Amino acid sequence: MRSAYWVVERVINLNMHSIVDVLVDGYLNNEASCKVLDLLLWLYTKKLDVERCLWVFDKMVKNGFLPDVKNCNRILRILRDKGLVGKAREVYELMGQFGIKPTIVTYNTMLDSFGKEGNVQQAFNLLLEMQGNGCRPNDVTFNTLINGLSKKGEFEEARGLIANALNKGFKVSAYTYNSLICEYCRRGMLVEALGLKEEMKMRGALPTVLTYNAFMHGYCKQGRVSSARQWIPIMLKKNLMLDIVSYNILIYGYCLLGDTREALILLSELKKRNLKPSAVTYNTIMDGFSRHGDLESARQFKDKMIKDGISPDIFTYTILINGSYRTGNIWLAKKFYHEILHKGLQLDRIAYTSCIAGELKLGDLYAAFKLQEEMLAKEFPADVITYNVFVDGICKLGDLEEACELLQKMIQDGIVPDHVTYTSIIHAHLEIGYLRKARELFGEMLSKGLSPTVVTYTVLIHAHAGEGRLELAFIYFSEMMENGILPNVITYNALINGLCKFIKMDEAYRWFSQMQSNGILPNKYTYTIMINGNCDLGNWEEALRLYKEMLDRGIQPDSCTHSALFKHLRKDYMSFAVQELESIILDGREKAEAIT
DNA sequence: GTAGGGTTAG
Repeated sequence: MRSAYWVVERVINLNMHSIVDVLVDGYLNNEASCKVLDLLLWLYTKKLDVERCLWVFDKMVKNGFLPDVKNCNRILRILRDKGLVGKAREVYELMGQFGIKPTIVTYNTMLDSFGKEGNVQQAFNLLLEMQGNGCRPNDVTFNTLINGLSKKGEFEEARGLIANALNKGFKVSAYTYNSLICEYCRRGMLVEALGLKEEMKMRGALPTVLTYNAFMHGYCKQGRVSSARQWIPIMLKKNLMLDIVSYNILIYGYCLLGDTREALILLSELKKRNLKPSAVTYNTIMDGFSRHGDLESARQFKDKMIKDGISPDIFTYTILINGSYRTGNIWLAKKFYHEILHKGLQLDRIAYTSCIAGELKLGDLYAAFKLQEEMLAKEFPADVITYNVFVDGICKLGDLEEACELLQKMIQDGIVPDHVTYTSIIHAHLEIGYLRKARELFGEMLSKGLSPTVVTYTVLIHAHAGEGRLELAFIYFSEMMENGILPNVITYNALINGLCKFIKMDEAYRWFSQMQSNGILPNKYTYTIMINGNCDLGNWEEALRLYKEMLDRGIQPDSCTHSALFKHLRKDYMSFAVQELESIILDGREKAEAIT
């Protein structure tokens, strides 16, 4: 058989794929043909050549040759990994039709496919079918189902299955817990994740690098890289080494905070440890640069990536296109778009949506619709996000009527508007002063069972406070708290803005300190609002005190801050004011220098 | 297991 393997491998390498037809036509005796065909199939699965796998599989079953179930399982695994669940289902059905008896591996692979697709119901149906066929679930079956449930956020059910598995005497492992911990961390539910880690320990399941990466990811997402790093010594103590994913996660954490310098330090550190940066590493850093206004460094990083032997992928280009639109450089965005096509890369759903959002931001509705047609032609029908991009884009272009029509079309297309859709529409109504209508829409949103987020509440608070409807703004604020949604700095700014505008300075100061006792630091917007309010009242001293305070806290003022400070000054005071500011700034710098 | 698309403030 070894020599047969060698021969078939040569045949494939010589591109003599038509050997399949020869074999199927029965030139050899059936048993020999079948063996060789199986060998071919195996080699195609090793090459991850889905097309040819399916082609041989199909030829075989339709000509009375039954492929080895192990090869069928290999095909199912490839289809699962490529997300081709529909094809996997077809193969599975053909297996049944032609009498290839599924093994536990077949079932587990299919269950995993369904779970990855988010179709837990179908997974459970298959579980019943499997048991009906006398195949008993094993620990992998349990872990797979737990994985599927976790992905959907059905945590209670997932935990129930763990209990179930334990009851049945199965051993639980990191595979059982990692998926749940990952999902908890991804959703910011760190307390739950930590609790599960304790349970894991209690049951004797050892955490893996993946477990720790999940935690680091959870902390990084919340902007807490230092907390994330505290896991490193714990890992090392257990003889677990940081892998490239760990580094990518930490790099991502620093990039989120805008600290690309620290991200680059990690990049050189991982290289020193003989880890190879991946496309993810480069893309993450590029996105960090781009989001913090340094598109030029992002572009240079793309060249660096190529020099280091990694080809830019669709992520890379999406990041660069987003950055180009962000800086209003439509020409550059187009250049990257054409580069994608030129390199033979395919735009995916996200790349298209980015382009559409960019065109809308620049006001080119026509270009946006054209891209959507192109998307449709490539069999990416609009999803809820595409619609949201259009709805919000059209709102921002000032055509609320058209946006509402689009909302109707969306529903007709069978896409259910979500909290973002409603927040955009509500925001648009608020912007033009239709507060009542906005409140109605908010009610409609609630009645559809959609959960408002901090953004929804913040736009409502902002508009109501800004129009002097402070009592309503406070109602929204407390409603939000009651629903367990935490206000952020923008929410507080919206409230403080209304209070300042309607000269309730005492209350504004109360909220200003309350936000800080709740652990939310004022930013340059907060200070600008407060400075503006004081300047309007002629409290020049207080405005300057605030200005100094923000500098002391390392918060950079911008032109809005300055125009708020200057707005009531007559021209002849201007030069005095500039002097005064300069002395503050100089004073601040000296302090900073004294520290460093 | 890690990276890219949608909603908020002066």
